[in-house]
Amino acid sequence: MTDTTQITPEQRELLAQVLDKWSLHVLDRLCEHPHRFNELRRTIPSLTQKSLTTTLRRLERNGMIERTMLSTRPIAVEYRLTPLSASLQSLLDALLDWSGANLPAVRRAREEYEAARDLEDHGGEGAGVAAEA
Amino acid sequence: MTDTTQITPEQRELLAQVLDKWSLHVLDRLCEHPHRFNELRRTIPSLTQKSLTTTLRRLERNGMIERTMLSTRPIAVEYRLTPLSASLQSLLDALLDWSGANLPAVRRAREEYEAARDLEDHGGEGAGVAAEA
DNA sequence: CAGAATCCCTCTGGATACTG
DNA sequence: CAGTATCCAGAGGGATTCTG
Repeated sequence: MTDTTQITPEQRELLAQVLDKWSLHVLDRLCEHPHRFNELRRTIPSLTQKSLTTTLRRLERNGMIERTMLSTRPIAVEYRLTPLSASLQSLLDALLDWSGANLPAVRRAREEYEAARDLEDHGGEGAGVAAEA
Repeated sequence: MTDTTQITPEQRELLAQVLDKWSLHVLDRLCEHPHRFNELRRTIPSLTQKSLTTTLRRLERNGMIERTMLSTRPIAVEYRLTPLSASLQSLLDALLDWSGANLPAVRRAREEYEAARDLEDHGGEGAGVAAEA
């Protein structure tokens, strides 16, 4: 049979972890330059400290970011991209571009969808104003 | 200041929905040719009927797939890509390629990570032999 | 065939408090 | 500063049953 692309569960898992809601955001920030923990927290509104920690750990585990502890007085920690994540950067940029460019189209699609659902729910049942032929 | 790319919550949401675990898989299948419901179900192991339904509805709502009901004897339903999702296809392919190509590197990174964690946990604390009893 | 509905349980994610 | 620990509500996902 030889399907062209057989996605393995491993690939699915990896992509899910790398492309997840916050991971994308974090990677996008780190593309610019290394960031510290609270720096990331501040630049990504509505990302809680807990979720940030989880996200960072997972990215680190997958070799997508590197964590460096500077043993200064109040401890400082820096997160930076790795070659692995750098190899993904252009893809991520493209994704962000795509999402930005197609948001209007998606918004329209959503309105149509809701409209269609409303018709089904209210429209069809009582023998009524069945509109266009 | 002038941040290069400011990700909006809306973009985050959209990408999260389109790039989610099963959505990716479904879109990848539909790239080849339109599929029927159970056809998708069969070709994607470990995807349950409920999750498939959810995924399909969400993709449809976002204008990424089109649902067509054929009023044949036992009802038939076909799902196909839309221009919107087609515009994303090359990106998705690239992502799958990337994940396939870099899985080995990621596996290595994970082993290193676990190894480092083991050292921290067992290695540093008790003076050497730290035998219980 | 293509789902909708139900039950049930896990796991995520927020809020809060504490620490080296 | 950079987290860990705890509690707790709520969404999500699996298994099962029912239907046009």
